[in-house]
Amino acid sequence: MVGRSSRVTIHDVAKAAGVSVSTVSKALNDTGRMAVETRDRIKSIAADVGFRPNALARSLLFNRSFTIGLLTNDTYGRFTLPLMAGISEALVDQGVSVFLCAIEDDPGLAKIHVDAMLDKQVDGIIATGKRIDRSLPVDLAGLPVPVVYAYTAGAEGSVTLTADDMQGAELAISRLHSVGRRKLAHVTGPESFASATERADAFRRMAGASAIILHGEWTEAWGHQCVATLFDRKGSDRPDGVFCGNDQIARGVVDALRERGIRVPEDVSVVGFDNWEIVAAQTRPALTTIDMNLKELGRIAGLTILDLAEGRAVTPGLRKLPCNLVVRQSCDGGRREN
Amino acid sequence: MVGRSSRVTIHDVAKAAGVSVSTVSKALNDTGRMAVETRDRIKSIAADVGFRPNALARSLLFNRSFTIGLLTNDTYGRFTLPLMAGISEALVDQGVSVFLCAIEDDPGLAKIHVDAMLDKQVDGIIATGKRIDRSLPVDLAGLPVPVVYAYTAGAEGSVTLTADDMQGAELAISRLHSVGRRKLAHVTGPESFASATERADAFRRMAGASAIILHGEWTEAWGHQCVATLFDRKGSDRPDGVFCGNDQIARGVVDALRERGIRVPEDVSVVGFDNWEIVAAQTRPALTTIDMNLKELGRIAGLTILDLAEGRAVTPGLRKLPCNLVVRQSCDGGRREN
DNA sequence: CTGAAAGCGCTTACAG
DNA sequence: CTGAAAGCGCTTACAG
Repeated sequence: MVGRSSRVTIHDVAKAAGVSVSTVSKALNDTGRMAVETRDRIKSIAADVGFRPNALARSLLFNRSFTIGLLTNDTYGRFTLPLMAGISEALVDQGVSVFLCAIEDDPGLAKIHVDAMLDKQVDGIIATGKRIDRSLPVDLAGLPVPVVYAYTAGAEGSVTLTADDMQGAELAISRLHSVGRRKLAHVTGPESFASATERADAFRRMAGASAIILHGEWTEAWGHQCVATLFDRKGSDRPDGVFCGNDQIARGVVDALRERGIRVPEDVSVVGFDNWEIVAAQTRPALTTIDMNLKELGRIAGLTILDLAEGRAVTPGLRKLPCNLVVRQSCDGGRREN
Repeated sequence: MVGRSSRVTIHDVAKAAGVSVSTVSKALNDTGRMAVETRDRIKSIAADVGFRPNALARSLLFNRSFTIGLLTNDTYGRFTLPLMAGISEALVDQGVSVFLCAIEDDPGLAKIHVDAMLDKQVDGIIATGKRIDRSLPVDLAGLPVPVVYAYTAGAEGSVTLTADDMQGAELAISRLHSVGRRKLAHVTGPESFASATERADAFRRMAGASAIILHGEWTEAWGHQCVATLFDRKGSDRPDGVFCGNDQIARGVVDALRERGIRVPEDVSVVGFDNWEIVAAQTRPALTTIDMNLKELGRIAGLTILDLAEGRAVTPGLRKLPCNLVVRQSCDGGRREN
């Protein structure tokens, strides 16, 4: 159906214009000196015959492919996609395209993808994952191209970007305070996750040493279960505000509270973490939550890899980008002093 | 930190081996005739110095970049990611890498990405989206590379792959029948979606003309609302089985039933559509649902674009791939004849 | 002001 | 059995 019609090259333009290929090249690239009419004539002929320079040929010359690789083991894409959107946004005007490589947790597959990208002369690689305290199953140090780590653990001395868990947690807890909640509980994921412990540390610091922290799974079911623990008892021990380690837990908490006839946000305020729309916006009431601004994180990762690819200096180290609060109904504006 | 150490080329290998570059090329590619010792010696030297051929140079020669583009307007990635996983799986052993281009619904952005991919000499483009009855905001017909459409509307005479909505719906309804449900209702998305009407048509055909079909939004809220309509009335009019147009609606239905004390699956069986884990698996009880096998669809799309890129004939037209049933608790195996 | 030549990194006829 | 030459599509000194 679609015959790989051999594409029009600079030679075709040269022939059509009756000049040499060097002249065409200079005309189109606005380099060299030539009569402005010649230049314009060549440009218009090039446009007429639909000439587009072969990027591969240029890459070979410039040692620059205008291509980067995004390596991820986050198959589900919950973190990767917003990141990818930001990267793409930052790089598209520079003419940079992105290879997406999903490697699961397979070292062999990772190596194949990395080698394929290097063979294709990517200008850099952005590594990303689903947690900030684990690295991808492949060693990216010592590669002949720059690497930026985003939302995954980076090598020693590398450039690593991540969300500021502590600051995000502080935002959540401040919010609960600002609506008058004082008896807070924190329901979150396993202690083996740095994200869980960082958020829990912030909670302990702000809510007081006696405030309850429950570590478990990152699931709705865990949120449910914790409501039984926290609320199926009498009176004044009950929390009036729950900060959840992610939106799934928060959804479980909200659902379980509703089943008990405990009103959110009138009786108890709930704040989640992640701003994962599908969960946060569909919960009844919709979740007030923390957004890690992963798209912005992606944008910065894109700009950073570009800086490195173009030889500009970038300070290595771990850079934490701020989260922000997204207000919905589960912890809305009304103050509720008891 | 990471100095773009100028990579080792075939010349370096030639020098190290004391032979010409042509000999190195032939040795490494197992072409030409030469002493097997020479070949082995060169291979081992190449390995020692870490030589990897520059894929760009080869592409220029072969007019084949071993690169394809995946164009999508499904920013959320719900459909794109499983598809991408399948594509990647099908192509990675062939050494083909995938450019992911998220174009939202912006024709300008789409054109930029398509041009960038063509400039980089992609061997083909797979177009995908979030619904099968809308096309991407860019005309992909007449491109100098083959195009395969997957889960988005294709141009006239193109190769288009999609999930078989009708067959999927039939699976769902058969399931409800097989557990003894006879008074079925169908709660689904807007009539403007081909997926909704195809599934509804199958439902009407199998459940009878009088069976209730409710068109609305693809949301949990709509599922909730429909339960009020269907169940807040007396006795025998109530459905004993609900087939939902997607998992979000099904979740709303299940939640609303539970709130009314109607047990799922004991009193009413519910089947969803999409097998979107985050929704289907977290619903209480977890959803029995239809999986569109998007990963398999991606795999076939990948193999098809490869066929086209390598000049093998592919029959054009719309190809519908079968869905399959995923059984969880919301419509489990127990028969419940009333 | 314009063009011939050399070269990016590779491969493939073609000589020897 | 091995190498010099030409060429993929482009750009950039260097002549003229």
